[in-house]
Amino acid sequence: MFLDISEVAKQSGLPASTLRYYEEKGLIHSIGRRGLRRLFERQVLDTLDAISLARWAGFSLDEIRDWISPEGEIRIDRQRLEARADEIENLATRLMSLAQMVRHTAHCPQADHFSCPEFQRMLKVARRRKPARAMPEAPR
Amino acid sequence: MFLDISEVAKQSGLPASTLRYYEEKGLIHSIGRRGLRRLFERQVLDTLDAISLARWAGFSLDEIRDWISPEGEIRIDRQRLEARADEIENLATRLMSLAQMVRHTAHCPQADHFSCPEFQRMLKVARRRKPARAMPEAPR
DNA sequence: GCTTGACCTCAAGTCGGCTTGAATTGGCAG
DNA sequence: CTGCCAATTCAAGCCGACTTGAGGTCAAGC
Repeated sequence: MFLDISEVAKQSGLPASTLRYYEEKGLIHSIGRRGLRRLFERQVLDTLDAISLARWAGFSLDEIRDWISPEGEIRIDRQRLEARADEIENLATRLMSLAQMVRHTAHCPQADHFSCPEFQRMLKVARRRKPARAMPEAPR
Repeated sequence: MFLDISEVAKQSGLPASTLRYYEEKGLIHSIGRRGLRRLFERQVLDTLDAISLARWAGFSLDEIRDWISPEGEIRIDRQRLEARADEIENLATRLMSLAQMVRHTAHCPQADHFSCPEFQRMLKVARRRKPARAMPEAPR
């Protein structure tokens, strides 16, 4: 009926330490204990999936917590979602041109990058742009 | 002729503490001192711009350092650049679809996200995707 | 009833990229 | 010569999301 932490770990793919951490942060809730051991409702797997999704979309654990009721229901603020969709799209667009620029730099025949006008334009753009937010799995 | 640190800070837009940190890490080099004060060649401003650009593109300071000769010249590994361009493009593509999905979730008429088949698909995708790498300025 | 070993707690550590703070130095104006 | 003030050094702190390690507990199997 209920799942213990190792079962949840196995099925969710998250290490037990992360599950404990999430519980401590108030993102998930165990329904009780068998001895020392936490017991979780099966529903927690859905919650965990939703958390992974939201993390993927770049939301912080603190933000996500606000969407989860004590009963484990998720009620996401739709306005925030839409705003975030805009942000992501925006970022994606800028990344596309960044990729173009990086690719150009890789192929540019000039021996010195600084003598390439394209590179100069990039420098201007990069000025005052700060890398900032954790973003999804960039393959390295 | 030479610039002291406050001048470099002003012209580059980076705080002096960052410049000292960059020097400590071997990304930039001061050409000498006037008393205690570091003196930089004007060229360092170019180097700093290039660093900002590379940071924007998601490279770490350690990676960037390897591209900078002790003389402050930048010789970027073109293969790595190209590889990185692929990665960025890849990420951008995935972010685009993520934005779509997030937007759908925002508008989805189902009261409960979990009963939306689209949302279910998303959950599957998000599984085992980890947010990982610091990425450029997502506007918050 | 005893051992086993998975789970527990709590504190501390990790990583990257900086920032902050206390105590010190030293060129320059008066 | 004195005092000012900005720049210096060095160690420590910060952020988020976890992980790690030491030492403790207890249900279950023999």
